[in-house]
Amino acid sequence: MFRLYSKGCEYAIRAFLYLAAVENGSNKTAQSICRKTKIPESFARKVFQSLVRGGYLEAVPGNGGGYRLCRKPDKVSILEIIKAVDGEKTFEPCILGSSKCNCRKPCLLHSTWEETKQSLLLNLESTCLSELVEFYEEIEIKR
Amino acid sequence: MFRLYSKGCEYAIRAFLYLAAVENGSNKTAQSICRKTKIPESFARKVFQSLVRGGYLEAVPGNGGGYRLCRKPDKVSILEIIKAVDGEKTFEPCILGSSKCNCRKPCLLHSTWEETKQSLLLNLESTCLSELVEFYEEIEIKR
DNA sequence: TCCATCATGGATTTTAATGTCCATGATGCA
DNA sequence: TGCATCATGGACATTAAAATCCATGATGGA
Repeated sequence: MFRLYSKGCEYAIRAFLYLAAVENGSNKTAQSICRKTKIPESFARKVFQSLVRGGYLEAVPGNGGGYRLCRKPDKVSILEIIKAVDGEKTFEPCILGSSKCNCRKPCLLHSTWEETKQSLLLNLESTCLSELVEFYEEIEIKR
Repeated sequence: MFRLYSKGCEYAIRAFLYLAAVENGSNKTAQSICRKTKIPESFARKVFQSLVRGGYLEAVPGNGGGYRLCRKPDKVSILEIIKAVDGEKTFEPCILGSSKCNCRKPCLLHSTWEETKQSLLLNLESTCLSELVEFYEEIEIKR
């Protein structure tokens, strides 16, 4: 089945959209983020940790702490979040599953997929958090 | 991690590309298709069966039988194969995992993803087997 | 100091996808 | 008829992703 990104990544994007929407420089606790965006807390915490390591999220320790965005929402693209969670190379493997596929020895789908992929990545790269948030007054992420 | 389609679908496409390349109206046994395209036979057989049911592959029973394409390679798109194996709705679910997401109640990524998806599907739909095969003399699907 | 928070890592469970194996039956060619 | 093939479906094993739980430690505000 088709999947643009992992579940952990889906949760990260939801959390980021939430933080971007409420953000005024302040932080939110992991618990409140997870409740508001309806994501499983114990799983999401691990995702948040890796995002902190990647420099995409800032951890505020201590009482009244939590997480906040490191950069302004207009400087964070969807593609960045995906790569931060699923890895830099998530879109790189050969689409036909060949480990030997490359530009010099392409598989049958290689050039076709390369073109499609470029436009896909371009779209994801040119969409930042602030763009998404400004269309809606209220966060609309519900199961 | 990103995945355009399932493993079963990957194998189906590899098998179709092989059949399109050797095709002159003749059929190939399941065994020879799997060996040539380096796909696991016991798993692929089940995929072939569902493709027969879907009308994408013709089963030739009896001794010297096997499978052959139902339609000419220039009439079969990559998108069709994907949908035949992974289901018609494989690209439909909300990208943010919301079951309530639709055009009237969109999630935050809805319209952005809708656009990106349309161009993705268009590319997959406009690419047929014959296009891919004619670029290569020899089938190049190796692990 | 107390407590709520984040940080870290290990263990475990659940679920879905993937892959293997086997038994039964039908078909069509030599 | 004998055999190689496909058709079907069930049982099962393996693997990866997703989810849960727990224990320990550090931080900073009240």
